[in-house]
Amino acid sequence: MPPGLKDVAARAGVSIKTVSNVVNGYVHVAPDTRARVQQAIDALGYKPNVAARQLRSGRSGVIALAVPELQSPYFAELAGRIVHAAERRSWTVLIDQTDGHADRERNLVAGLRRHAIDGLIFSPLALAGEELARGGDETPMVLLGERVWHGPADHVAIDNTAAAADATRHLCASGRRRIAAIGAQDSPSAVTAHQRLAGYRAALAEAGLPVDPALVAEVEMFHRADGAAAMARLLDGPGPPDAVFCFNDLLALGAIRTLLDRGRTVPGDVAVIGFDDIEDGRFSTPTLSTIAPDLGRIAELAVDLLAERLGEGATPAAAPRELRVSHRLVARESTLGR
Amino acid sequence: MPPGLKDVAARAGVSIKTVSNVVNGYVHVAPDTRARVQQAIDALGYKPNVAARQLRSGRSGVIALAVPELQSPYFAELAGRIVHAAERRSWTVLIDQTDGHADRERNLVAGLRRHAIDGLIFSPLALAGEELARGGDETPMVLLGERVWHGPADHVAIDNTAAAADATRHLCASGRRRIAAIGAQDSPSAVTAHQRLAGYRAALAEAGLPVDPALVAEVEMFHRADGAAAMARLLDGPGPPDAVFCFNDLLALGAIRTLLDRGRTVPGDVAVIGFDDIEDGRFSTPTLSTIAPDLGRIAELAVDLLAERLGEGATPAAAPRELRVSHRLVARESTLGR
DNA sequence: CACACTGTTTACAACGTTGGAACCAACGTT
DNA sequence: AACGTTGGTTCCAACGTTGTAAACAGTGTG
Repeated sequence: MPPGLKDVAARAGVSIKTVSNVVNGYVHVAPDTRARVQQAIDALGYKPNVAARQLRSGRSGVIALAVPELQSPYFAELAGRIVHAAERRSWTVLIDQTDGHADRERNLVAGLRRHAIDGLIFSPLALAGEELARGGDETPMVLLGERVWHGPADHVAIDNTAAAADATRHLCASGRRRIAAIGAQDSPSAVTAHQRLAGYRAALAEAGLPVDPALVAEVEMFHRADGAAAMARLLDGPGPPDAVFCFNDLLALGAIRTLLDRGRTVPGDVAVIGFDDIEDGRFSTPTLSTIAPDLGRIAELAVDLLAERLGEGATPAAAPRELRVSHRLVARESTLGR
Repeated sequence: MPPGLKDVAARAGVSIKTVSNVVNGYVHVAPDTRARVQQAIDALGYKPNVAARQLRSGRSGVIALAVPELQSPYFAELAGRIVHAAERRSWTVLIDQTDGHADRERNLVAGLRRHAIDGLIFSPLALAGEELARGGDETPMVLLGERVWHGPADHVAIDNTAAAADATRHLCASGRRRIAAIGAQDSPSAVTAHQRLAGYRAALAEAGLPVDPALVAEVEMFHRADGAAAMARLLDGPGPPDAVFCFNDLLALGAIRTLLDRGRTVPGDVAVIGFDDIEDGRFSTPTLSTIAPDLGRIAELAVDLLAERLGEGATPAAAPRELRVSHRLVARESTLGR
């Protein structure tokens, strides 16, 4: 049985509340009392009971991060950054994997979590628009990634469409004419895919290139295997591409694998660019050109937004904020060659 | 203000305890009472307050997973699996990143966590041996990865030394004579590195090959960049290798990158094998031969062990168990070629 | 010397839940 | 008719903490 305030109080010969005051750094405690209490604390190895504290104060010091899957390097890196950012505020992060299942995401948004959390950082995959509106639950939420509808939650993201256009433009600039896209998705809730596709189309139009539907490959998920399969379909199709914009790096790595398997050179025969700037792309062969969102900034901002909503003089019902984070194009071997 | 048992009780016209009984599935509740209570619960959208529940019962339903870094695909995959395994027991997972810092790991072991958790799954990096002994804290802990000293904690791991020997043997079997190792580490607490090195040496001895110290490259960390740098040093050294056993896949991917950069072919000039079987290796060029630990099993066992310690009739002070998980060699292009 | 003030400490009541004992009714057994 | 048994329900007391209000001492002011 771990010691409580009571035990410390008994040992130091003071009241429970005085010990509580010392623990919480209350100012009006006589120096010698404080010392005596501190000594007792150290001697007993007292540690505050979080459950009781939370029950009393309503705060748990825990925020949840909900992502589709930790297995994807992008989300793993994101999670790592967020854990670090949260650490600076001495918050702990609870991880929820939705696996991209709509019902799981719905539960999350409805506040059907099993655990008491002070806030939620949520990167939705299956849900979009109105479905993200919150029910009774009013724990602060920060949305990551794309969102069209302006609901009652803060939101941090890069300009997806612009970034996709940048990537496509980069391919155009190297003189490619038949530029394919891998990563389109049919579902209306696949907002990310839609936006990146829109950027791709915009850039093509801008360069005076036709948008050939045969060059747009759909995928089920954003994994390497999907990229590999999609690339195979493109190569087998009529008039194969001389460049591909993949909607994320995993798709791109899969696509490159297929290209090399089939004896094509990258970027000689086909240039490839991805999206996310995961570490793999910096060491793959060839190294992968990509769009690098400012992940660190995204993590910081997300945590900051939560902090604001949770802060002392916070206006809990303040209008939701929309924060843009910068991105940059990183050109590597898969488009430039050696 | 969210509704509590009190509100539900009032609405259903029963006592608080009866509601509690319904919520907890207590058997002796009259069917119609149960129905009435359930109705009130649904109507009010009652959700139990975890803090209060934990305060009373001592259980939080949260387990912590402490890993060096989520950014490493191996740990990310592991984390994902553990989250899933925990889900089946309706536990939530709290993630702690130690960054491999010894003091952080010490805090963790000492139970200086800020949050109430029922158990801890810990994959230590900086700490080994006696340092992992627990202080006053008696929350159950399961250790992942290597451990030499038999302390008071359960432990799940593959046979590192045997696996390393398997990998090295695979290289020997293809007729390589100058087999290098990348991933050695000086620190006495780098148990994983020591064990894999031991396996490497054993396999060489078995094959009648000399152990050339010039072929053993040390690294700071197990990241791609370290692998790339180490490979460069090996190539610049006297008598470069014709095969490399890298102590994890990231090192291997970095090493391959350097080899290809320098115009060497893989596996033509140099065969490469890694360790972990991360997804990257299945799509890299060339695809990466590796040792595949049974990750899913590791995650399951770790969670099962915790569950046992937490279970009803558990013998909390039972002797720590040592569980071995199987591994297999996965030969791909980086050793076999096309 | 009464007074207000500052600084320091304490008593008490919550927070929402659950374990245990106690209670009540209905039933079957002597 | 008195008694135990069982199912169903309620009452009470915790769990460890903190906010509020109040008590207490000491100091300087009128």
